Amino acid sequence: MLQRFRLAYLGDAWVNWCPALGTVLANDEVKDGVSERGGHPVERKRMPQWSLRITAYAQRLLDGLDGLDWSGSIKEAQRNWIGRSEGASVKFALTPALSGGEGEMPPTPALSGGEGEVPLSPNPSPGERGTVPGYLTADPAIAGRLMAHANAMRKNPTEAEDKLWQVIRGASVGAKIRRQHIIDRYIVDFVCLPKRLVIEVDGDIHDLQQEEDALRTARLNELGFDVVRFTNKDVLQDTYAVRCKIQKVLAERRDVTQHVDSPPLPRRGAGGEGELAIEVFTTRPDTLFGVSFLTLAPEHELVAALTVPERRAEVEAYVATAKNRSERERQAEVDKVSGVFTGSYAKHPFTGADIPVWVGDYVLGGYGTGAVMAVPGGDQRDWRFAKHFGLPIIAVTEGADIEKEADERKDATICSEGFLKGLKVPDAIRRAIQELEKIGAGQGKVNYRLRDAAFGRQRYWGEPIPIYYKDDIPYPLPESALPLKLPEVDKFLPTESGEPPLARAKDWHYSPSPSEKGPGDEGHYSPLLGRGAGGEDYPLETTTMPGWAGSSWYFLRYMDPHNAKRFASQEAVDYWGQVDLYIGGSEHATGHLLYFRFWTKFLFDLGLIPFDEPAKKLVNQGMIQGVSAFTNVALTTFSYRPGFKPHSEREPSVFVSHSMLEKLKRPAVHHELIEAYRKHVSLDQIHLDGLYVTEYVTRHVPIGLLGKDDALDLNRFIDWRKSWLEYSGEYEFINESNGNYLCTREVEKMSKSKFNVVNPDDIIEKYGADTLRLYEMFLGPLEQSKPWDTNGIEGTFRFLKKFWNLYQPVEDAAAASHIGADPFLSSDAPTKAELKILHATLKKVTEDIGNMSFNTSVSQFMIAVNELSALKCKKYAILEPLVISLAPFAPHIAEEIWMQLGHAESISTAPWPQWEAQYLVDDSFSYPISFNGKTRLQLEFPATLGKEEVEAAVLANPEVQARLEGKVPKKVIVVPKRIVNIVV
RNA sequence: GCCCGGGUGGUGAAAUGGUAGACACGAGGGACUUAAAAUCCCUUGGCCCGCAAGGGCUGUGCGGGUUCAAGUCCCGCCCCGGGCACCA
Repeated sequence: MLQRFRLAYLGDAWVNWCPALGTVLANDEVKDGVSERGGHPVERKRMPQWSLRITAYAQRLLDGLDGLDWSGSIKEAQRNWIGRSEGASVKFALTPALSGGEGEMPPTPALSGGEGEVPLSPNPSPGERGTVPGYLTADPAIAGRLMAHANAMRKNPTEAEDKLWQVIRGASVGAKIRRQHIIDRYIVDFVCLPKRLVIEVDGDIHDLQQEEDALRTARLNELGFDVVRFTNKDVLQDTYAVRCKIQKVLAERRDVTQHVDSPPLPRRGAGGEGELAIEVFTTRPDTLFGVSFLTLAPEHELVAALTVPERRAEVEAYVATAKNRSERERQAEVDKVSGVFTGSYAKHPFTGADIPVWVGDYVLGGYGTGAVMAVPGGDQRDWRFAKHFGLPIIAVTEGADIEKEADERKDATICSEGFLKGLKVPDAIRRAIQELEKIGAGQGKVNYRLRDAAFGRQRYWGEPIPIYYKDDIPYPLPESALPLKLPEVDKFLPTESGEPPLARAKDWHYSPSPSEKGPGDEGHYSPLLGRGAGGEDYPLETTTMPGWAGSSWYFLRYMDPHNAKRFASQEAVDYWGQVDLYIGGSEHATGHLLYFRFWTKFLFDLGLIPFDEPAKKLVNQGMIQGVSAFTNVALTTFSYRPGFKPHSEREPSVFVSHSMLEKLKRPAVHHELIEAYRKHVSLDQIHLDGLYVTEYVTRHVPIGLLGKDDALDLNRFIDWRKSWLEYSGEYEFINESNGNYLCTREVEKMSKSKFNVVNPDDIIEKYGADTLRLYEMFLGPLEQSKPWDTNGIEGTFRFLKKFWNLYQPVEDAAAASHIGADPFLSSDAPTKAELKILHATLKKVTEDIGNMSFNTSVSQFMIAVNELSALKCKKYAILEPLVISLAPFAPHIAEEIWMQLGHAESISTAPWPQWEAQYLVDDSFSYPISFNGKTRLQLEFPATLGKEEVEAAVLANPEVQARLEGKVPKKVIVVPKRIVNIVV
């Protein structure tokens, strides 16, 4: 299904490969260039990977955000991640190398019209240029005419052409395919230029012109192309099989652009232009006349082809270093400019000037086209590169000081020579795109940072991917062979040769029965029954799906979990619809929560669900963090002592207590250190005056090993060190003056790997689950992260006890009239004050639940309980609704009380009590009286008093008069039932 | 560098532009108790005056502004947390 919609494909992807673990790691499993677990080195490696084309949904994922009631930070993170930028793609035609000698700088390109070797009008026609940029394999003589024709054909493909195009477009078959491409004087249906393969889909008409076709094939062969032909029928019947054949043929062919010395395409036409072009993406096509060089990413496919022989060694060395450098190194050296000239030049699409082509690692292979047009006058990175290598810097905007820095203002006026001169940036961008499109050298383009999502994992625990391989070509299992279940394996580990764990399974094969040959046919899969009767037996995919495969749609499955026919019935998805409220951590902002939306959109497109966003509202709960503890192991100058042989001498691990850390780092005689060493190393080996700590290695310690006052329990620590870390070298502790060893503490994410997990079981054991639940709510706003700290838990525990006591007998209340089964509550009519407390609480709690402000609800309950206790209220009419409102906060105790009140049904079925405004009105209001905004006294007035009456009453008050000292107030502001402010 | 959040007592925090610190923890004092636990009462932002009742000043990261009135709104900074980042 996914493949039919071109949503899943087997392509090459850069992965974090960890040779020691034999697995591919996710980005967040790699820390500082080594695996998070075990600290093994990780390298970037290109591997065939199943990928999902989430990029096809980039725009919709972006647009969809506007209609979602999700937290701003998540939306923003997703916008950043998708990274939409608008601009243009521009093609720079390649010219044959104009290389000078080794190390020589390229000549300054002449960029202003008139000075160049070829005087050009600002908008040359293809005829005038003598070539057609971008369609470089065409015979220029008739290129113009053919191009119009090719465009028309592209817009109006035959059914077969269109079907095939949909499954081979882009680089989905392993290399870039173009359609209706002009080669020489022919328009071929499809071509893969780097692999020199032409793909033709012949309609019925071809039967009548076989002679013509033979000529055409011969000419293409002469130019270095091979031709594969399919008929309309082939394609229409089984597009997928055709695609697989193409993929296979391509896989066997050499990529001519990968080798400098492979025969170049035969060049035709005047001007000697090359057949290829460098395509760049730019958000600033308005700066086109400021281009002074192009920069390719080191991994760009044309680097090798463009390198002139004299520079080959230099370029290859540079590319090799750049590739081997880890991400981390590359980021650490952001300030360092590096690059190398290829020796080749490209043609400026408008001026025709020669633009030198460089390689630089400031250009990223994975973004855009992996190549940039460098405008040092308008882009700071280009500027630094140009400065560093002495390349020309052309001012592109008025008022720019290009000696100092690039001018990146987007409200400037263009000043570089050419038709954009004098235009404001936004206008110039539009104009530049228009002109590029006119000459076919580019077009407006939207680029996304979002990459396709790797969908294979070298793990056991994941859904197996229902794909089998026949002659190394992947085919989907027929639906009858589904579901595919995980096989049994002896160990959940990669094989010795580094294959994923599923490769350990015996009979991990697909065996169709004899009548079931070929993809798409019905067949049944029986890995455990052995081969099918046909004796054929195809290996199954061994990678498994990532966690987000399941997490993207389980909410749908939950709607109808036992449905054997579909993920969920139409009725179920129609009934349940979107998730109303999703509460989740912000750490999933750009992973799960994006895939989750993507998956939903795809299912919507298939017409399987009636909504294209999974969750209407999303709130991030804050993370409860842990307070980690670390030991600090000293690395001292001892280790660096001349002649010291590590391991041959027993250097102890010296654990240094927290407050001693700084002291021991100063070069001085540290008796503590010397003592620690003396026991293990003979003294004369230590240079007494030079023993100090050069740095500390920090290691997490289970917080359970900390005792009172955070002192580390040394015996348990040593045991733990032996059993858990399997390490039992010599050790010494340098303690505080009171003999305690103190750890360094730090707030971090709570995580098993950090040994800072607090188990709620202990809390529940001591206080009960309701207390824990209530305390977590009471801690503060839901969205806020904070370290787990049980200091305040007594407060919620006391509250629950008081709440419980409300429903228990008081000694002198035995005579009260009773109601229901509860022996302690009275049926007396509640007082005004009691009703006010109840309804104020119901109001606050009802509103707070809507706002998810649970901490303030808990406060309100505490106030209610305090006040009702003070009133000794035992009235059923008050306490019954109150316990219902507490039920969502403390369900166990509420249920218990509910039963005690004589109810048979659960409290969760009781209707939510409604608050009534009538009980909340006050008869009087105590006005704060302020002078010039400063509150001085309180005066109580009936609530019915109007503005003027309050003002008169306030001014008549003797205390107010005394404060006025006879002065007449300038102004008196009365806000009814709020405040009175007297301006003097 | 860019984009989001934040910054209020010893602590967690509350506050439609309208009495800053509700509620709770902790701390101090007291009651009950042989004692402990539990429970209850009082005090608790800082500084100052007063024997006291009480009163004054000051105070929500810093500096300005708007307003009768600013933790809250506006402008400019500083700091902390998170996200993105040689993204063309």
